[in-house]
Amino acid sequence: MTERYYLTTAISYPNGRPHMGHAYEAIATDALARFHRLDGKQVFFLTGTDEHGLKISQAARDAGQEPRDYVEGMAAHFQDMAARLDISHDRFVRTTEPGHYACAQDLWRRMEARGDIYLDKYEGWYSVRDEAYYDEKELVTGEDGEKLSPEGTPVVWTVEESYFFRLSAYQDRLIELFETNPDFVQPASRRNEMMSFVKGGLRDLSISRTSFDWGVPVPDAPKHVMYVWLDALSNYLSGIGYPDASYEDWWPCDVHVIGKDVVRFHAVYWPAFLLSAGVELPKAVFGHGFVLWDGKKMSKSAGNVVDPLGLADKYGVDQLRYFLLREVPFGGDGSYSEAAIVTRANADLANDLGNLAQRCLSMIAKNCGGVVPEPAAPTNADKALDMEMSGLLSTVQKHMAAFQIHSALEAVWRMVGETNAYFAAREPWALKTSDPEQMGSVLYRTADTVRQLAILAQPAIPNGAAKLLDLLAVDETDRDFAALGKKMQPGTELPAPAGVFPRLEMPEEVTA
RNA sequence: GGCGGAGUAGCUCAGUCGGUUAGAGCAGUGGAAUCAUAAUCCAUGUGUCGGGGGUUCGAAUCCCUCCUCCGCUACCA
Repeated sequence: MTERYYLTTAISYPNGRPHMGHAYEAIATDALARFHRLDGKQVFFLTGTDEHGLKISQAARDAGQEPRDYVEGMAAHFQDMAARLDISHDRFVRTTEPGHYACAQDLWRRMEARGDIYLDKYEGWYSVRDEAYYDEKELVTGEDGEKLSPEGTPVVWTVEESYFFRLSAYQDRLIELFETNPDFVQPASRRNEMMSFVKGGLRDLSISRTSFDWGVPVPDAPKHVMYVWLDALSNYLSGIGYPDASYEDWWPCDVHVIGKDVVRFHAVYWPAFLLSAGVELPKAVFGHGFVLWDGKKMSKSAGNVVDPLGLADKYGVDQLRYFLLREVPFGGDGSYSEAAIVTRANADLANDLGNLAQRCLSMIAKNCGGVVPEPAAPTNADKALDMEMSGLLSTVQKHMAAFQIHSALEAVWRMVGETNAYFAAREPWALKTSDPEQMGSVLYRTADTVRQLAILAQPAIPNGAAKLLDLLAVDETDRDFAALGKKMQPGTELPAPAGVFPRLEMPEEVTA
């Protein structure tokens, strides 16, 4: 049976348009999903939107809409983003789906049956105007010494009935989880943080609200809606059919790819919920970093909010994807700018890979009648090229298994460089007159190496890689990793060569 | 405050269970080549490896200390 691989992004909170953070997470997870498909696994890639909660109902109210109508429009923006960035998800789950309600409520009942849910009082500083609780240390003092919310609105000490989850009972099991399965939370720095957080002691968690009603109703307690995280996290199960037993086709999840800001919810609360509900735990949680615009956080006030789709339109989807995946070490923070995207895309895509394909293919077109030439007996240089190329897959697999997407791409592009060096050293343009047979052989070997490089580059640059494979007349069914060793057939007719990665213009210097 | 991480070439970073002349990419400089998207190839770095002290035959790599930056420190997602 084919090995299965289930991976997810976090679901997006659609109280605004998609931003670069959403795009980055989707692209990175997509690269992983595509990699595993090409590597022969059956993959299920889930993404979606988290459509409940106070902020959504507020945003809807501001927009003069009902929450349900509001999220309808907002979810469409996220689906559109996924489509335009070539995200290959298998399903887009929305927490407002009836099936999701059934899932979250089933989990709740199981946790309740375990004896982990009890009714108590939630106390805190509540702002009626904001419809939100604030922590003591978040409060500011007004002119008359009264306590105010960070928004400057009055707060009152409020006691609200709430259901609680016995998170405290799971402290030991979580520590054991982190110890016996050190890869559960990645990167390691995040695991250490979670370990120290859990070791610091866990308090029970309030998991229902009565202060707003835009959420999943608590079973048999109509005044209560579920705490947003219990609702949101259960998408990973509802997205694959839970509570229907078919969910076991994919569960347990291989990895939840998430932002570093939500690691705690995924690495502590989620496993605790699942342990309580008696559902298997996911295998890993990976917290990626943030991408910063020119090293700064984006904010509307600073006027530096960048629309990822605008960048994709301007520079190309592959270019944007490649830049983010190659330039940002996965798991760490990174920064981006238009100049950096252009520099990276030109150097690696246009100059190195694109031009390599072009110089080789145009020689074949002009000197070999547009037909794949015949390889001669390998020279030492040919053998060296083959040797390096044949070792590349395992290097890429090793990096991808460790979520080192940037390292995998670095390795592929090192080979692109080797191939350019090979081409230059063998000088097929000189062989044209001195030894036409050898010229054909060099062109054949270069073309076949480009074929393999394009196959390996597909997770990052699906469009450009596909175009390269088209130019090499590679059959649609011969584009996965299993086909890497399937050499090109001499005599195959090739289409007319065409540039795949255009050279990008450096943007005009904009003085801020 | 507590715990943890980081500070290496102009830029982005790799490298530390101590050991030959500290590396890569980009940028710069020189050369070659001219098949190709003015792309490619080759050569080229007098870097206080954050400051100071210590251990050692020997430290970017270990210990102490100081400076700077960052992350986590629970119920907004």
